Amino acid sequence: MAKKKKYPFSVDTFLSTVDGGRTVASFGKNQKIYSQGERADSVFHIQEGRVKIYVVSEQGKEAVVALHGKGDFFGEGCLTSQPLRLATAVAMTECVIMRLDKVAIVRVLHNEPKFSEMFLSYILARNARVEEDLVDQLFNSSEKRLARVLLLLANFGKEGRPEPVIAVSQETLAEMIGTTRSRVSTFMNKFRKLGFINYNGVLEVHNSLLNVVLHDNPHLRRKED
Amino acid sequence: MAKKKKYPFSVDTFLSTVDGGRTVASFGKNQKIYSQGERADSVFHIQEGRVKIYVVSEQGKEAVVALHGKGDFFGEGCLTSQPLRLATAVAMTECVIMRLDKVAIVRVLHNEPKFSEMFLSYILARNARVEEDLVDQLFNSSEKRLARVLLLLANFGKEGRPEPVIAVSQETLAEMIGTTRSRVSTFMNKFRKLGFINYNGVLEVHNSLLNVVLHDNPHLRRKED
DNA sequence: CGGTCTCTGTTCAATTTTGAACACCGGCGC
DNA sequence: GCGCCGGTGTTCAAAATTGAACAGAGACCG
Repeated sequence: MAKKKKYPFSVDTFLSTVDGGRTVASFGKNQKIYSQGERADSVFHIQEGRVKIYVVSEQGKEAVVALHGKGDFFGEGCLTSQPLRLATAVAMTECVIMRLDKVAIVRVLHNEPKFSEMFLSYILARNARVEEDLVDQLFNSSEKRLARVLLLLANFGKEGRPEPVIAVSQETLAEMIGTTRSRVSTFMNKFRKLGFINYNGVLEVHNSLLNVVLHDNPHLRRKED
Repeated sequence: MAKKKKYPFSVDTFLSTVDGGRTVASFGKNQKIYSQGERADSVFHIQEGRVKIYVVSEQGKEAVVALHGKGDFFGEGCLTSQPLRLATAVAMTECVIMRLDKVAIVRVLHNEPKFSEMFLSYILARNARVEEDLVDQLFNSSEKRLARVLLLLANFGKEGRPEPVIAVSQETLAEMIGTTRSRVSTFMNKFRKLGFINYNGVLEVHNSLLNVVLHDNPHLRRKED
């Protein structure tokens, strides 16, 4: 719902013609792309793979702010006057990622109104998504929040051909919705027993899981059956 | 920290020269500017006053997504392909607000690279702020979250001369941090007893309240003294 | 003045959530 | 085979949070 990616083709076109300040690199699974606190002087664009953005608190707790996939930008916080990374970006899978120097992308934004329009669209869509996450957090119980991220994961990259559901550990899920792993484990099992999801190794999310998110379905609140 | 408002003067300049699709109106306290579900075809810019943005859930709960002040934009969600308002905007004080038709602001964004650059900056800053809110929600207890919003309210509009701290009801505070009013009341009194805030009618927030937000100050966890 | 309204302070039982612990895989390297 | 490790299922007491209720304070109105 959030990410429209109306012009992925054109974005690639523009980016591939930028000369100077542009590099493309591969990252292995779990490899860090940048870390919280480092100097922030570049924006990244995912060509292939999945990236997790997370923040570590002073107490050592982690919170996952976002997952990104093909066609997404990240690290754009440096375009404001923010000099340091506020989060850590790590590759969840093998990734191919383009890195754009801040000065380079600022130049493109300046010289290519078409690109700058697309970029603004992209950022506005991202904004809407983060606001949704915030509202979800303010409104819903952890059970509903888990149901929601599972549905979102299932629809991840829905635009192209339906990619397989990403493998995400319960630990990460817990960090995404702000709860504990034991809690995630319990709910996952509940959802499975109720036939809303399925997993032996690969995760399948059925649309019936929507029942958990929508309305306060009373018969779901019955203790295990 | 989030809102830099580097170019408020220039933004006003640009906006005031837009011809067509631009109107300025006043709103009384508690008057709605737009409502969740209405068609979204305009962006607003605050000339004077304060505005609250909130969402109502299916269960009738409310969540405050943001408070905005002089110089802020809101309603910019319509610039993506989102056709309906996802939230309600209401004037918290007497307000003077400029309304820009979607087509008008799209035209300005298109024709005035300088403005479009500022607008992008603004949106990026807003983005950072919402992400901070989300992380805060994922990490912290309601006590810390309350401390944080109080500090943010105190620094609201810090850029110009220090405006008085906005009067915000405990109910609204509760909706901002996702908890109950009774909880807010309890914490407010605790903070007052500890000398972190002060209020007889007007709210004063001392910087010492930072002690609540930073570190898990053990001696604060002693039950009331 | 009495009535109504909004906002606040306070209490408390019921419920949700945490955090830590322990056991159980299944893969991997050696 | 064996030990190790990351991910999972499960339990439970302690702690945080909810939600509803009641009372008081002050503002406003007729």
